[in-house]
Amino acid sequence: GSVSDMLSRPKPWSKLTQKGREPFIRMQLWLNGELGQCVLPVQGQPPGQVLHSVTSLQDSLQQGCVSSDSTPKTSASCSPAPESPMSSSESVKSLTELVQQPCPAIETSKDGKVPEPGDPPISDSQPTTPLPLSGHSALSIQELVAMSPELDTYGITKRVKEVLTDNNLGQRLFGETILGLTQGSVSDLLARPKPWHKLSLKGREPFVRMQLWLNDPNNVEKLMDMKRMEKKAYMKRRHSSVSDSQPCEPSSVGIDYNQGASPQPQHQLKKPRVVLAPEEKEALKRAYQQKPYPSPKTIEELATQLNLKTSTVINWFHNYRSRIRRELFIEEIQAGSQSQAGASDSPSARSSRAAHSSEGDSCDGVDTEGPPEGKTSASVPEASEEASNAATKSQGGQAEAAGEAGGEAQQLAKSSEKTESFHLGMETLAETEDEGRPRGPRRSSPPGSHSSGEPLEAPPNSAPEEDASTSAASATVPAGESPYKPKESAEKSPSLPSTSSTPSGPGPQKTNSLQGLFSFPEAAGSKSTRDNTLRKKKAANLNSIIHRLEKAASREEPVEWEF
DNA sequence: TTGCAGTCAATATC
DNA sequence: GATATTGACTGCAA
Repeated sequence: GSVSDMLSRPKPWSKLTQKGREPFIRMQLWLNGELGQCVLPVQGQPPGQVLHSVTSLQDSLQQGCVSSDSTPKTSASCSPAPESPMSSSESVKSLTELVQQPCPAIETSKDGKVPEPGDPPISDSQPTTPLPLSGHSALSIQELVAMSPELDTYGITKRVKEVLTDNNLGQRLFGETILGLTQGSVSDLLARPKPWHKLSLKGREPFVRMQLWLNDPNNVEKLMDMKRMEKKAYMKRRHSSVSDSQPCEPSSVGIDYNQGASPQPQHQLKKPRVVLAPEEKEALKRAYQQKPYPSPKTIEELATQLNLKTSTVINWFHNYRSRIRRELFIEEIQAGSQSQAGASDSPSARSSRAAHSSEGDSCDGVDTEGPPEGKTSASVPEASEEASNAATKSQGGQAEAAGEAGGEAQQLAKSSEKTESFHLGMETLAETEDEGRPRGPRRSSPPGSHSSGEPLEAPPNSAPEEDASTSAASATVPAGESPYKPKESAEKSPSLPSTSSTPSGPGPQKTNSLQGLFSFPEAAGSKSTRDNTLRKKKAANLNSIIHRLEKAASREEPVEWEF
Protein backbone atom coordinates (compact mmCIF):
# COMPACT_ATOMS: atom_id res chain seq x y z
CA GLY A 1 0.00 0.00 0.00
CA SER A 2 2.71 2.40 0.85
CA VAL A 3 4.50 1.61 -2.30
CA SER A 4 1.48 2.14 -4.37
CA ASP A 5 0.84 5.40 -2.73
CA MET A 6 4.35 6.52 -3.13
CA LEU A 7 4.55 5.57 -6.73
CA SER A 8 1.37 7.21 -7.69
CA ARG A 9 1.59 10.26 -5.53
CA PRO A 10 5.16 11.04 -4.83
CA LYS A 11 5.70 14.11 -2.78
CA PRO A 12 8.20 16.66 -3.92
CA TRP A 13 11.58 16.25 -2.38
CA SER A 14 11.38 19.46 -0.51
CA LYS A 15 8.27 18.38 1.22
CA LEU A 16 9.65 15.15 2.40
CA THR A 17 11.07 14.51 5.77
CA GLN A 18 14.33 12.78 6.18
CA LYS A 19 12.52 9.57 6.63
CA GLY A 20 10.20 10.21 3.79
CA ARG A 21 13.11 10.63 1.47
CA GLU A 22 14.56 7.30 2.22
CA PRO A 23 12.35 5.28 -0.06
CA PHE A 24 13.22 7.57 -2.90
CA ILE A 25 16.83 7.24 -2.29
CA ARG A 26 16.42 3.56 -2.25
CA MET A 27 14.59 3.73 -5.50
CA GLN A 28 17.30 5.83 -6.93
CA LEU A 29 19.90 3.40 -5.85
CA TRP A 30 17.88 0.63 -7.26
CA LEU A 31 17.50 2.45 -10.51
CA ASN A 32 21.20 2.88 -10.57
CA GLY A 33 21.43 -0.80 -10.51
CA GLU A 34 23.29 -0.89 -7.30
CA LEU A 35 20.82 -1.58 -4.63
CA GLY A 36 19.37 -4.53 -6.37
CA GLN A 37 22.51 -6.46 -5.98
CA CYS A 38 23.22 -5.45 -2.53
CA VAL A 39 20.30 -4.73 -0.54
CA LEU A 40 18.98 -8.16 -0.12
CA PRO A 41 22.04 -10.14 0.43
CA VAL A 42 24.06 -7.17 1.35
CA GLN A 43 26.94 -8.80 2.97
CA GLY A 44 24.83 -9.97 5.71
CA GLN A 45 23.65 -6.53 6.35
CA PRO A 46 20.04 -6.25 7.17
CA PRO A 47 18.20 -3.75 5.07
CA GLY A 48 18.06 -1.51 8.02
CA GLN A 49 21.73 -1.07 7.75
CA VAL A 50 21.42 0.14 4.26
CA LEU A 51 18.74 2.40 5.28
CA HIS A 52 20.92 3.68 7.93
CA SER A 53 23.66 4.32 5.51
CA VAL A 54 21.40 6.35 3.39
CA THR A 55 20.25 8.37 6.27
CA SER A 56 23.71 8.95 7.45
CA LEU A 57 24.71 10.00 4.07
CA GLN A 58 22.14 12.63 3.99
CA ASP A 59 23.05 13.76 7.40
CA SER A 60 26.56 14.04 6.41
CA LEU A 61 25.91 16.11 3.43
CA GLN A 62 23.35 18.23 5.06
CA GLN A 63 25.39 18.99 8.04
CA GLY A 64 28.68 19.55 6.59
CA CYS A 65 27.98 20.79 3.22
CA VAL A 66 25.05 22.97 2.99
CA SER A 67 25.92 25.53 5.41
CA SER A 68 29.35 26.09 4.10
CA ASP A 69 30.11 27.10 7.51
CA SER A 70 33.70 27.83 7.94
CA THR A 71 33.93 25.40 10.73
CA PRO A 72 33.54 22.05 9.20
CA LYS A 73 31.10 19.91 10.96
CA THR A 74 32.61 16.80 12.11
CA SER A 75 29.64 14.99 13.36
CA ALA A 76 29.77 12.75 10.42
CA SER A 77 33.25 12.33 9.45
CA CYS A 78 33.38 11.06 6.02
CA SER A 79 35.83 10.40 3.41
CA PRO A 80 35.53 11.25 -0.18
CA ALA A 81 37.75 8.46 -0.97
CA PRO A 82 35.74 5.37 -1.33
CA GLU A 83 38.72 3.82 -2.77
CA SER A 84 38.91 0.88 -0.55
CA PRO A 85 38.81 -2.19 -2.61
CA MET A 86 35.38 -3.48 -2.80
CA SER A 87 33.29 -5.65 -4.89
CA SER A 88 30.54 -4.12 -6.86
CA SER A 89 28.10 -5.44 -4.41
CA GLU A 90 29.59 -3.35 -1.76
CA SER A 91 28.77 -0.06 -3.12
CA VAL A 92 25.95 0.55 -0.80
CA LYS A 93 27.99 -0.49 2.07
CA SER A 94 30.62 1.85 0.86
CA LEU A 95 28.19 4.61 1.30
CA THR A 96 27.89 3.70 4.88
CA GLU A 97 31.57 3.65 5.24
CA LEU A 98 31.88 6.87 3.49
CA VAL A 99 29.90 8.55 6.09
CA GLN A 100 30.62 6.66 9.15
CA GLN A 101 34.19 5.77 9.00
CA PRO A 102 36.73 8.39 9.45
CA CYS A 103 38.20 8.05 6.10
CA PRO A 104 38.98 4.65 4.85
CA ALA A 105 42.53 4.22 3.89
CA ILE A 106 43.23 7.04 1.65
CA GLU A 107 46.45 5.50 0.68
CA THR A 108 44.69 3.07 -1.48
CA SER A 109 43.99 5.64 -4.05
CA LYS A 110 47.56 6.32 -4.71
CA ASP A 111 46.83 9.06 -7.09
CA GLY A 112 45.02 6.84 -9.37
CA LYS A 113 48.23 5.47 -10.59
CA VAL A 114 49.34 1.98 -10.88
CA PRO A 115 51.59 1.38 -8.01
CA GLU A 116 55.15 0.70 -8.54
CA PRO A 117 55.94 -2.90 -8.31
CA GLY A 118 57.88 -3.37 -5.22
CA ASP A 119 56.62 -0.30 -3.67
CA PRO A 120 55.42 -1.66 -0.43
CA PRO A 121 53.34 1.01 1.12
CA ILE A 122 51.34 1.46 -1.95
CA SER A 123 51.24 -1.79 -3.64
CA ASP A 124 49.90 -3.82 -0.86
CA SER A 125 47.03 -1.61 -0.26
CA GLN A 126 45.38 -1.33 -3.57
CA PRO A 127 46.51 -2.72 -6.84
CA THR A 128 44.64 -0.38 -9.02
CA THR A 129 41.30 1.29 -8.84
CA PRO A 130 42.15 4.68 -7.71
CA LEU A 131 39.44 6.71 -6.25
CA PRO A 132 38.08 8.48 -9.20
CA LEU A 133 38.49 5.82 -11.73
CA SER A 134 36.94 3.06 -9.88
CA GLY A 135 33.56 2.25 -11.14
CA HIS A 136 32.23 1.46 -7.77
CA SER A 137 33.45 4.50 -6.10
CA ALA A 138 32.27 6.50 -9.01
CA LEU A 139 28.86 5.11 -8.53
CA SER A 140 28.91 5.88 -4.93
CA ILE A 141 30.01 9.35 -5.45
CA GLN A 142 27.40 9.82 -8.06
CA GLU A 143 24.83 8.85 -5.59
CA LEU A 144 26.28 11.20 -3.13
CA VAL A 145 26.16 13.93 -5.66
CA ALA A 146 22.63 13.16 -6.54
CA MET A 147 21.63 13.39 -2.96
CA SER A 148 23.70 16.33 -2.15
CA PRO A 149 22.01 19.53 -1.25
CA GLU A 150 23.15 22.73 -2.76
CA LEU A 151 26.71 23.49 -1.93
CA ASP A 152 28.53 26.73 -1.81
CA THR A 153 31.15 26.01 -4.37
CA TYR A 154 32.93 29.22 -3.87
CA GLY A 155 33.10 28.74 -0.14
CA ILE A 156 34.28 25.21 -0.56
CA THR A 157 37.08 26.05 -2.88
CA LYS A 158 38.08 28.89 -0.68
CA ARG A 159 38.39 26.63 2.25
CA VAL A 160 40.14 23.97 0.33
CA LYS A 161 42.66 26.48 -0.88
CA GLU A 162 43.22 27.65 2.62
CA VAL A 163 43.73 24.19 3.95
CA LEU A 164 46.05 23.28 1.16
CA THR A 165 48.19 26.33 1.46
CA ASP A 166 48.20 26.28 5.22
CA ASN A 167 49.46 22.78 5.19
CA ASN A 168 51.67 23.10 2.25
CA LEU A 169 49.83 20.52 0.26
CA GLY A 170 49.96 20.62 -3.47
CA GLN A 171 47.14 20.74 -5.90
CA ARG A 172 48.47 17.78 -7.71
CA LEU A 173 48.46 15.60 -4.68
CA PHE A 174 45.07 16.80 -3.63
CA GLY A 175 43.64 16.49 -7.08
CA GLU A 176 44.88 13.07 -7.80
CA THR A 177 44.25 11.71 -4.39
CA ILE A 178 41.03 13.29 -3.40
CA LEU A 179 39.35 14.45 -6.53
CA GLY A 180 40.73 12.19 -9.14
CA LEU A 181 41.63 15.13 -11.29
CA THR A 182 44.84 16.40 -12.68
CA GLN A 183 46.62 19.39 -11.33
CA GLY A 184 45.48 21.67 -14.07
CA SER A 185 41.89 20.82 -13.51
CA VAL A 186 42.22 21.34 -9.82
CA SER A 187 43.82 24.68 -10.31
CA ASP A 188 41.07 25.72 -12.61
CA LEU A 189 38.42 24.44 -10.32
CA LEU A 190 39.80 26.15 -7.29
CA ALA A 191 40.32 29.39 -9.04
CA ARG A 192 37.07 29.53 -10.90
CA PRO A 193 34.41 27.46 -9.29
CA LYS A 194 31.10 27.56 -10.96
CA PRO A 195 28.01 28.07 -8.92
CA TRP A 196 26.28 24.92 -7.93
CA HIS A 197 23.32 25.62 -10.10
CA LYS A 198 25.41 25.83 -13.14
CA LEU A 199 27.04 22.55 -12.59
CA SER A 200 26.03 19.30 -14.10
CA LEU A 201 25.98 16.24 -11.96
CA LYS A 202 29.40 15.41 -13.09
CA GLY A 203 30.63 18.87 -12.44
CA ARG A 204 29.32 18.74 -8.94
CA GLU A 205 31.23 15.68 -8.12
CA PRO A 206 34.52 17.35 -7.30
CA PHE A 207 32.77 19.77 -5.03
CA VAL A 208 31.08 17.02 -3.15
CA ARG A 209 34.39 15.32 -2.84
CA MET A 210 35.96 18.50 -1.59
CA GLN A 211 33.22 19.01 0.91
CA LEU A 212 33.55 15.53 2.18
CA TRP A 213 37.22 15.98 2.42
CA LEU A 214 36.79 19.16 4.36
CA ASN A 215 34.50 17.34 6.70
CA ASP A 216 37.05 14.74 7.36
CA PRO A 217 38.88 15.65 10.51
CA ASN A 218 41.90 13.74 9.40
CA ASN A 219 41.98 15.07 5.93
CA VAL A 220 45.25 16.89 6.23
CA GLU A 221 46.96 14.11 8.01
CA LYS A 222 46.00 11.66 5.39
CA LEU A 223 47.18 13.82 2.62
CA MET A 224 50.38 14.37 4.44
CA ASP A 225 50.77 10.68 4.73
CA MET A 226 50.22 10.37 1.07
CA LYS A 227 52.80 12.94 0.46
CA ARG A 228 55.28 11.16 2.56
CA MET A 229 54.59 7.86 0.95
CA GLU A 230 54.88 9.36 -2.42
CA LYS A 231 58.17 10.83 -1.58
CA LYS A 232 59.35 7.58 -0.22
CA ALA A 233 58.24 5.76 -3.30
CA TYR A 234 59.93 8.27 -5.44
CA MET A 235 63.15 7.99 -3.60
CA LYS A 236 62.98 4.30 -3.82
CA ARG A 237 62.29 4.36 -7.48
CA ARG A 238 64.96 6.79 -8.08
CA HIS A 239 67.34 4.73 -6.16
CA SER A 240 66.57 1.61 -8.02
CA SER A 241 66.61 3.26 -11.38
CA VAL A 242 69.95 4.78 -10.65
CA SER A 243 71.33 1.49 -9.64
CA ASP A 244 69.88 0.08 -12.79
CA SER A 245 71.66 2.82 -14.62
CA GLN A 246 68.28 3.55 -15.97
CA PRO A 247 68.04 7.28 -15.91
CA CYS A 248 64.93 8.37 -14.31
CA GLU A 249 62.45 9.92 -16.64
CA PRO A 250 61.73 13.41 -15.65
CA SER A 251 58.10 12.89 -16.28
CA SER A 252 57.87 10.21 -13.77
CA VAL A 253 59.02 12.32 -10.97
CA GLY A 254 56.87 12.05 -7.97
CA ILE A 255 54.34 9.86 -9.53
CA ASP A 256 54.13 7.22 -12.02
CA TYR A 257 52.22 8.86 -14.74
CA ASN A 258 51.92 5.83 -16.82
CA GLN A 259 48.42 5.23 -17.84
CA GLY A 260 48.80 1.76 -19.00
CA ALA A 261 51.30 -0.94 -19.25
CA SER A 262 52.96 0.46 -22.31
CA PRO A 263 53.98 3.93 -21.47
CA GLN A 264 56.83 4.64 -23.75
CA PRO A 265 56.29 4.04 -27.40
CA GLN A 266 53.74 6.75 -28.01
CA HIS A 267 56.28 9.46 -27.65
CA GLN A 268 56.60 10.41 -31.22
CA LEU A 269 53.03 9.87 -32.10
CA LYS A 270 51.90 12.69 -29.99
CA LYS A 271 51.11 15.67 -31.98
CA PRO A 272 52.67 18.79 -30.73
CA ARG A 273 50.56 21.17 -28.86
CA VAL A 274 49.39 24.14 -30.79
CA VAL A 275 50.44 27.36 -29.24
CA LEU A 276 48.75 30.39 -30.60
CA ALA A 277 50.83 33.43 -31.04
CA PRO A 278 49.71 36.53 -29.21
CA GLU A 279 48.77 38.13 -32.48
CA GLU A 280 46.65 35.21 -33.35
CA LYS A 281 44.94 35.39 -30.06
CA GLU A 282 44.33 39.03 -30.46
CA ALA A 283 42.84 38.49 -33.84
CA LEU A 284 40.64 35.77 -32.50
CA LYS A 285 39.54 37.93 -29.67
CA ARG A 286 38.63 40.67 -32.01
CA ALA A 287 36.71 38.24 -34.04
CA TYR A 288 35.01 37.08 -30.92
CA GLN A 289 33.99 40.58 -30.09
CA GLN A 290 32.40 40.90 -33.41
CA LYS A 291 30.77 37.62 -33.28
CA PRO A 292 31.06 35.24 -30.43
CA TYR A 293 29.40 32.59 -32.50
CA PRO A 294 30.98 32.82 -35.87
CA SER A 295 29.54 30.99 -38.78
CA PRO A 296 31.44 28.14 -40.31
CA LYS A 297 32.31 30.41 -43.13
CA THR A 298 33.77 32.94 -40.80
CA ILE A 299 35.65 30.29 -38.99
CA GLU A 300 37.01 29.11 -42.24
CA GLU A 301 38.13 32.56 -43.12
CA LEU A 302 39.67 33.14 -39.82
CA ALA A 303 41.49 29.90 -40.01
CA THR A 304 42.80 30.72 -43.41
CA GLN A 305 43.91 34.12 -42.45
CA LEU A 306 45.56 33.08 -39.30
CA ASN A 307 46.89 30.03 -40.87
CA LEU A 308 45.31 27.82 -38.33
CA LYS A 309 43.33 24.73 -38.62
CA THR A 310 39.63 25.32 -38.54
CA SER A 311 39.36 22.95 -35.65
CA THR A 312 41.77 25.11 -33.77
CA VAL A 313 39.65 28.13 -34.39
CA ILE A 314 36.53 26.28 -33.41
CA ASN A 315 38.15 25.02 -30.29
CA TRP A 316 39.40 28.41 -29.48
CA PHE A 317 35.94 29.89 -29.67
CA HIS A 318 34.50 27.14 -27.59
CA ASN A 319 37.12 27.47 -24.99
CA TYR A 320 37.01 31.19 -24.96
CA ARG A 321 33.30 31.39 -24.56
CA SER A 322 33.30 28.88 -21.85
CA ARG A 323 36.14 30.50 -20.00
CA ILE A 324 34.65 33.89 -20.25
CA ARG A 325 31.60 32.52 -18.64
CA ARG A 326 33.59 31.06 -15.86
CA GLU A 327 35.36 34.31 -15.31
CA LEU A 328 32.08 36.01 -15.02
CA PHE A 329 30.75 33.52 -12.59
CA ILE A 330 33.56 33.95 -10.24
CA GLU A 331 33.77 37.66 -10.57
CA GLU A 332 30.17 37.98 -9.90
CA ILE A 333 30.34 35.84 -6.88
CA GLN A 334 33.26 37.77 -5.58
CA ALA A 335 31.68 41.06 -6.29
CA GLY A 336 28.53 39.88 -4.70
CA SER A 337 30.15 38.72 -1.54
CA GLN A 338 32.23 41.84 -1.30
CA SER A 339 29.53 44.31 -1.82
CA GLN A 340 27.21 42.52 0.47
CA ALA A 341 29.77 41.99 3.08
CA GLY A 342 28.05 44.23 5.48
CA ALA A 343 24.65 42.77 5.33
CA SER A 344 23.79 39.22 6.11
CA ASP A 345 26.94 37.76 4.91
CA SER A 346 26.63 34.41 6.37
CA PRO A 347 28.23 31.91 4.15
CA SER A 348 25.01 30.28 3.45
CA ALA A 349 23.47 33.52 2.52
CA ARG A 350 26.34 34.13 0.28
CA SER A 351 25.96 30.76 -1.12
CA SER A 352 22.43 31.23 -2.07
CA ARG A 353 23.14 34.61 -3.33
CA ALA A 354 25.85 33.33 -5.51
CA ALA A 355 23.75 30.59 -6.74
CA HIS A 356 20.85 32.78 -7.41
CA SER A 357 22.77 35.40 -9.04
CA SER A 358 24.05 33.04 -11.52
CA GLU A 359 20.91 31.25 -12.00
CA GLY A 360 18.95 33.79 -13.72
CA ASP A 361 20.51 37.06 -14.14
CA SER A 362 23.37 35.42 -15.08
CA CYS A 363 26.34 36.76 -15.54
CA ASP A 364 26.80 34.39 -18.11
CA GLY A 365 24.27 35.54 -20.29
CA VAL A 366 25.65 33.21 -22.72
CA ASP A 367 23.89 30.32 -21.50
CA THR A 368 21.54 30.68 -18.74
CA GLU A 369 20.08 27.55 -17.57
CA GLY A 370 17.18 28.20 -15.42
CA PRO A 371 17.40 25.67 -12.74
CA PRO A 372 13.76 24.90 -12.77
CA GLU A 373 14.01 23.52 -16.20
CA GLY A 374 17.27 21.98 -15.55
CA LYS A 375 19.47 22.47 -18.42
CA THR A 376 19.47 25.05 -20.96
CA SER A 377 16.54 26.76 -22.02
CA ALA A 378 18.75 28.19 -24.52
CA SER A 379 16.77 30.77 -26.13
CA VAL A 380 15.41 34.16 -25.94
CA PRO A 381 13.02 33.73 -23.09
CA GLU A 382 15.90 33.25 -20.83
CA ALA A 383 16.30 36.88 -20.73
CA SER A 384 12.89 37.30 -19.36
CA GLU A 385 13.64 34.67 -16.93
CA GLU A 386 16.58 36.64 -15.88
CA ALA A 387 14.54 39.61 -15.18
CA SER A 388 11.82 37.79 -13.41
CA ASN A 389 14.16 35.72 -11.46
CA ALA A 390 15.95 38.77 -10.47
CA ALA A 391 12.79 40.39 -9.42
CA THR A 392 12.00 37.62 -7.11
CA LYS A 393 15.34 37.64 -5.60
CA SER A 394 15.82 39.01 -2.25
CA GLN A 395 19.37 39.97 -2.90
CA GLY A 396 19.16 43.42 -4.14
CA GLY A 397 22.44 43.76 -5.86
CA GLN A 398 22.11 40.96 -8.22
CA ALA A 399 18.54 41.62 -8.93
CA GLU A 400 19.38 45.08 -9.86
CA ALA A 401 21.99 43.92 -12.22
CA ALA A 402 19.74 41.47 -13.84
CA GLY A 403 17.12 44.06 -14.09
CA GLU A 404 19.42 46.30 -15.92
CA ALA A 405 20.38 43.58 -18.23
CA GLY A 406 16.79 42.91 -18.88
CA GLY A 407 16.14 46.50 -19.63
CA GLU A 408 18.94 46.67 -22.02
CA ALA A 409 17.76 43.57 -23.58
CA GLN A 410 14.55 45.25 -24.31
CA GLN A 411 16.25 47.97 -26.13
CA LEU A 412 18.18 45.37 -27.82
CA ALA A 413 15.11 43.57 -28.88
CA LYS A 414 13.78 46.68 -30.38
CA SER A 415 16.76 46.98 -32.51
CA SER A 416 17.13 43.36 -33.15
CA GLU A 417 17.24 43.80 -36.84
CA LYS A 418 20.42 45.67 -36.39
CA THR A 419 22.15 42.52 -35.61
CA GLU A 420 22.63 42.24 -39.27
CA SER A 421 25.26 44.84 -39.36
CA PHE A 422 26.84 43.29 -36.39
CA HIS A 423 26.89 40.11 -38.22
CA LEU A 424 28.67 41.56 -41.13
CA GLY A 425 31.34 42.96 -39.00
CA MET A 426 33.16 39.75 -38.95
CA GLU A 427 33.66 39.56 -42.63
CA THR A 428 34.97 43.01 -42.64
CA LEU A 429 37.29 42.15 -39.95
CA ALA A 430 38.51 39.22 -41.86
CA GLU A 431 39.25 41.34 -44.81
CA THR A 432 40.92 43.92 -42.81
CA GLU A 433 43.09 41.49 -41.13
CA ASP A 434 44.05 39.98 -44.31
CA GLU A 435 45.76 43.02 -45.50
CA GLY A 436 49.42 42.79 -45.73
CA ARG A 437 49.70 39.69 -43.72
CA PRO A 438 52.12 37.12 -44.84
CA ARG A 439 50.35 33.93 -45.62
CA GLY A 440 53.25 31.72 -45.10
CA PRO A 441 52.83 28.57 -43.17
CA ARG A 442 52.92 29.76 -39.70
CA ARG A 443 51.58 26.70 -38.16
CA SER A 444 51.02 26.76 -34.55
CA SER A 445 54.02 28.64 -33.72
CA PRO A 446 55.85 26.89 -31.03
CA PRO A 447 56.58 29.18 -28.22
CA GLY A 448 59.10 31.69 -29.21
CA SER A 449 59.19 30.61 -32.76
CA HIS A 450 56.65 32.92 -34.14
CA SER A 451 58.16 35.87 -35.68
CA SER A 452 56.78 38.65 -33.71
CA GLY A 453 55.98 41.76 -35.54
CA GLU A 454 53.78 40.12 -38.01
CA PRO A 455 51.03 42.56 -38.43
CA LEU A 456 48.38 40.16 -37.55
CA GLU A 457 46.15 42.64 -36.03
CA ALA A 458 44.50 45.11 -38.18
CA PRO A 459 46.19 48.39 -37.86
CA PRO A 460 43.70 50.70 -36.34
CA ASN A 461 43.56 52.87 -39.33
CA SER A 462 44.13 50.42 -41.98
CA ALA A 463 40.69 50.51 -43.43
CA PRO A 464 39.49 53.98 -43.98
CA GLU A 465 36.00 52.98 -44.78
CA GLU A 466 35.86 50.38 -42.16
CA ASP A 467 32.56 50.15 -40.51
CA ALA A 468 32.01 50.48 -36.87
CA SER A 469 32.36 46.88 -36.21
CA THR A 470 35.76 46.80 -37.66
CA SER A 471 36.84 49.81 -35.83
CA ALA A 472 35.51 48.29 -32.73
CA ALA A 473 37.63 45.35 -33.38
CA SER A 474 40.76 47.25 -33.82
CA ALA A 475 40.00 49.44 -30.94
CA THR A 476 40.02 46.51 -28.69
CA VAL A 477 43.65 46.84 -28.29
CA PRO A 478 43.95 50.41 -27.47
CA ALA A 479 46.44 52.24 -29.51
CA GLY A 480 49.69 52.47 -27.79
CA GLU A 481 48.90 49.58 -25.61
CA SER A 482 50.68 46.47 -26.32
CA PRO A 483 48.55 43.71 -27.58
CA TYR A 484 50.79 41.47 -25.62
CA LYS A 485 49.82 42.88 -22.37
CA PRO A 486 49.46 40.47 -19.56
CA LYS A 487 46.49 38.31 -19.68
CA GLU A 488 44.57 39.77 -16.86
CA SER A 489 43.74 42.99 -18.45
CA ALA A 490 44.12 41.92 -21.95
CA GLU A 491 41.83 39.08 -21.61
CA LYS A 492 38.98 40.52 -19.83
CA SER A 493 38.21 43.54 -21.70
CA PRO A 494 38.13 41.89 -25.02
CA SER A 495 36.05 39.21 -23.64
CA LEU A 496 33.32 41.58 -23.26
CA PRO A 497 31.81 42.54 -26.40
CA SER A 498 33.89 45.44 -27.29
CA THR A 499 32.90 47.18 -24.23
CA SER A 500 35.25 49.98 -24.18
CA SER A 501 35.92 50.06 -27.78
CA THR A 502 32.94 51.44 -29.49
CA PRO A 503 32.59 54.82 -28.06
CA SER A 504 36.07 55.73 -28.90
CA GLY A 505 35.61 54.79 -32.46
CA PRO A 506 35.61 57.78 -34.68
CA GLY A 507 32.99 58.63 -37.17
CA PRO A 508 29.41 57.69 -37.51
CA GLN A 509 28.75 54.71 -35.42
CA LYS A 510 26.65 52.50 -37.43
CA THR A 511 26.44 49.93 -34.79
CA ASN A 512 25.76 52.29 -32.05
CA SER A 513 22.39 51.02 -31.31
CA LEU A 514 23.88 47.74 -30.48
CA GLN A 515 27.30 48.35 -29.35
CA GLY A 516 26.41 51.45 -27.55
CA LEU A 517 24.41 49.27 -25.33
CA PHE A 518 27.38 47.59 -24.03
CA SER A 519 29.91 50.24 -24.18
CA PHE A 520 31.25 50.74 -20.77
CA PRO A 521 34.24 52.92 -20.91
CA GLU A 522 36.65 50.86 -19.02
CA ALA A 523 39.02 53.63 -18.39
CA ALA A 524 36.41 55.80 -16.91
CA GLY A 525 38.37 55.60 -13.79
CA SER A 526 35.62 54.23 -11.70
CA LYS A 527 37.58 51.56 -10.09
CA SER A 528 34.68 49.98 -8.55
CA THR A 529 35.06 46.31 -8.96
CA ARG A 530 31.40 45.96 -8.53
CA ASP A 531 30.70 48.27 -11.39
CA ASN A 532 33.09 46.49 -13.58
CA THR A 533 31.62 43.23 -12.75
CA LEU A 534 28.20 44.41 -13.54
CA ARG A 535 29.35 45.84 -16.76
CA LYS A 536 30.99 42.69 -17.73
CA LYS A 537 28.01 40.77 -16.80
CA LYS A 538 25.80 42.92 -18.86
CA ALA A 539 28.15 42.78 -21.70
CA ALA A 540 28.27 39.06 -21.68
CA ASN A 541 24.58 38.94 -21.34
CA LEU A 542 24.00 41.14 -24.28
CA ASN A 543 26.47 39.22 -26.20
CA SER A 544 24.50 36.15 -25.73
CA ILE A 545 21.23 37.82 -26.38
CA ILE A 546 22.53 39.08 -29.62
CA HIS A 547 23.43 35.64 -30.61
CA ARG A 548 20.09 34.28 -29.71
CA LEU A 549 18.30 37.06 -31.38
CA GLU A 550 20.20 36.42 -34.48
CA LYS A 551 19.39 32.82 -34.30
CA ALA A 552 15.80 33.36 -33.59
CA ALA A 553 15.50 35.99 -36.21
CA SER A 554 16.83 33.73 -38.82
CA ARG A 555 14.34 31.07 -37.96
CA GLU A 556 11.05 32.33 -36.92
CA GLU A 557 9.68 35.68 -37.59
CA PRO A 558 7.51 36.89 -34.85
CA VAL A 559 9.10 36.05 -31.64
CA GLU A 560 7.65 37.40 -28.53
CA TRP A 561 10.55 39.21 -27.13
CA GLU A 562 10.10 39.07 -23.51
CA PHE A 563 12.92 40.25 -21.47
C1' DT B 1 25.46 19.76 -36.38
C1' DT B 2 26.38 22.78 -32.96
C1' DG B 3 27.37 24.15 -28.43
C1' DC B 4 28.55 23.09 -23.99
C1' DA B 5 30.63 20.94 -19.70
C1' DG B 6 34.25 18.79 -17.97
C1' DT B 7 38.63 17.28 -18.30
C1' DC B 8 43.47 16.21 -19.74
C1' DA B 9 47.95 17.37 -20.36
C1' DA B 10 51.48 20.39 -22.44
C1' DT B 11 53.27 24.51 -21.59
C1' DA B 12 53.93 29.01 -19.34
C1' DT B 13 54.53 31.51 -15.34
C1' DC B 14 55.43 32.33 -10.62
C1' DG C 1 58.61 22.72 -8.03
C1' DA C 2 54.01 24.41 -7.71
C1' DT C 3 50.52 26.66 -9.91
C1' DA C 4 48.13 28.84 -13.90
C1' DT C 5 46.92 28.77 -18.61
C1' DT C 6 45.11 26.84 -22.61
C1' DG C 7 44.44 23.85 -26.97
C1' DA C 8 42.31 19.67 -27.56
C1' DC C 9 39.31 15.97 -26.65
C1' DT C 10 35.05 13.26 -25.07
C1' DG C 11 30.44 12.82 -24.22
C1' DC C 12 26.07 14.69 -24.01
C1' DA C 13 21.98 17.36 -25.36
C1' DA C 14 19.12 20.08 -28.31
